[in-house]
Formats: sequence, structure tokens, C-alpha cells
Amino acid sequence: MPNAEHVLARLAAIGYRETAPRRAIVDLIADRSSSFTAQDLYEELDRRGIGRATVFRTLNLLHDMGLVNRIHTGDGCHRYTLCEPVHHHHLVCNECGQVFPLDGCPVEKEVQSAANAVAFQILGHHVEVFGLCADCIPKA
Amino acid sequence: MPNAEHVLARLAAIGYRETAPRRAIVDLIADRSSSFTAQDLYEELDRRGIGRATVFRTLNLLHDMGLVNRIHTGDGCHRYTLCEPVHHHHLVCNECGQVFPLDGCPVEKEVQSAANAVAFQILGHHVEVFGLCADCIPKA
DNA sequence: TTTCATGCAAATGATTTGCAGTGTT
DNA sequence: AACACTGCAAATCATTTGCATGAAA
Repeated sequence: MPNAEHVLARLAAIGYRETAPRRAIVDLIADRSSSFTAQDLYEELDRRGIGRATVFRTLNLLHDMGLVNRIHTGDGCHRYTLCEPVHHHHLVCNECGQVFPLDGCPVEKEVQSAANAVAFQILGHHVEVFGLCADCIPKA
Repeated sequence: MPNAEHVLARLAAIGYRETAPRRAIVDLIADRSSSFTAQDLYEELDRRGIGRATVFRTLNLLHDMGLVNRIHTGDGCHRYTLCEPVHHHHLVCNECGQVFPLDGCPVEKEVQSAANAVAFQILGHHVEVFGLCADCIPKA
């Protein structure tokens, strides 16, 4: 669970500048225990004068560096989580966005033999498991 | 591998009308061996006077009925495949969109115990494995 | 003839981009 | 002083929606 300072340090190490907006965004992300959307962050940051574009740009930067995880939901937008750069997936609650990490990856080995059979070179994969967390089951 | 007539019949059975645009769309889909986007279909169908909205509406209908599979790619839009309504996933080529079905599902059992541990109710999941097919490896 | 489906164009919503000004190094 | 970074607004892109017309039952 990388904290805000750690993330900023990583950025600086690669030559990115430590700016106030980036710090604000990373701080905000570090506080979240569950997943969030770009819009969630923007609603907070808009008041502080930080633009939408900066939110998206920073999120992309963090994602490219492997510091945040991008979750492909079905509803048109993405959710993000701040997490360790170890390959894993999540259970994602449809209602509140809370995430529960899954240990290991059920896909990698299982699929490799099928790929070999057709000479397919696997470059990556997405797995998203969605449903309702214990808190939200009553509401539905 | 459901053919066009079969799909139309399924629609009719539930009370949907058999219209010329729907027939054209389903025919076009049935001809594709690989995956396609809504845009792919629209480029063909536009000439025949079929509107973009109808393409999306029909694709949604077919997807809701489980007659096409929706693939969540990273690049902002969806890909679709016509396939049997049995739960499975695919290898998807980043270059040409060709798909290779995977037998079985590596996720369902593997993840259930983790879900039970936190009283999470699984409603569904996405799995997309992407990479390069044998034909496209040389190009990259 | 009643109801569903269509095409069109405008609306939406998430994300990106151009650009001139600003803050970091 | 260079140049990366920012906010803003306009631009994209995929997809949806409102509405009046046209076709299927």
C-alpha cells in the first residue's frame, strides 16, 4: 500500500516534476480505501482550482507507471485503485465501488496452453469480478 | 455457432419484429469469423441506408439476449462476437481482432472462496486476454 | 390500426487536445 | 532561462435519445 510520499518520490525519480496539483491528486487517492472514478476526484479537486484535464493526465501517468490499477467497468467509465504493482485482480462492488483484492491470478497458467495451441502470443489480460459487497447486499 | 436465421427466429420468438435492418445486421455478423466493432458494421451498413442508432440498438438487443458477446477492450470502444450462449472467454488479437474461444472459465471456482471470505456476492465477471495472433506476430 | 422499429440529428458523457500562461528545476 | 505542467475551453469518440415517419403484426 504505497503512500503519497512514496508515489511522488517515484515520479521524481523518473524525472517528473513534483507539482502542487499532482501532490493534491496523489494525496486524495492515498486516502481512499475503495475504488474511485476520475469524476470522483475531479469533484473534490475542482474546488481547489485543479482542472479536469490534469486529473485525467495524472491518472494516466500513474497508470502507465503501474502505480494505479485501472478497472474496466461496464458502465462507460473507468475506476481506479491505488495498489501495489504486483499483478492481481479485484472483486468490485457495483453499488459502492469498494474493492477486495484477489490473491494470485486465475488466468495466467490456465490459458497459456490454449494460446500455445494456436500460436497466440499473450500480451496481457483484464479480469474484473463484479457484484455486491456485504454492505450493499441489503440495499438490493 | 448460431446462424442468421436462428438468431432472427430467437428474436421473433420473444416478440421482436423481423425487420430488414435487423436481418441485414445479423447477416453481416454471421459472416464475420473474427470480432468486430459497432463502427465496423456501421461502415458497411451506412451505404445501405441503415443508421448508426439502429446498429447500436440491435447490438444491445443481441447482447441482452446473450446472442453476442461484448468484449471490453482498453481502447475506448467495444468489440463483439457472435457466439454460443455458453459462458466462455476469448483470446483477442490486438492487431486484427481475430478471436479464439477458450474452453471453460478460469475464474468462477477460483474466485468463489475469496468472495465467500468477505461475504461478497458475485454477479458476473469479465475476462479478456489480448495479444497477437499467429498471423500478426510477424507485423509487430 | 396499433405498436414497434427506424433514421436522423442533436444530446451525452468520458476523455483528450491546443494553447498561452505558470511553476519547477 | 528552459521546458515541463497547468487550466481552460473546444474537440473527439463511442454511444444514446427524442421525435416524427414508416413498416410489421
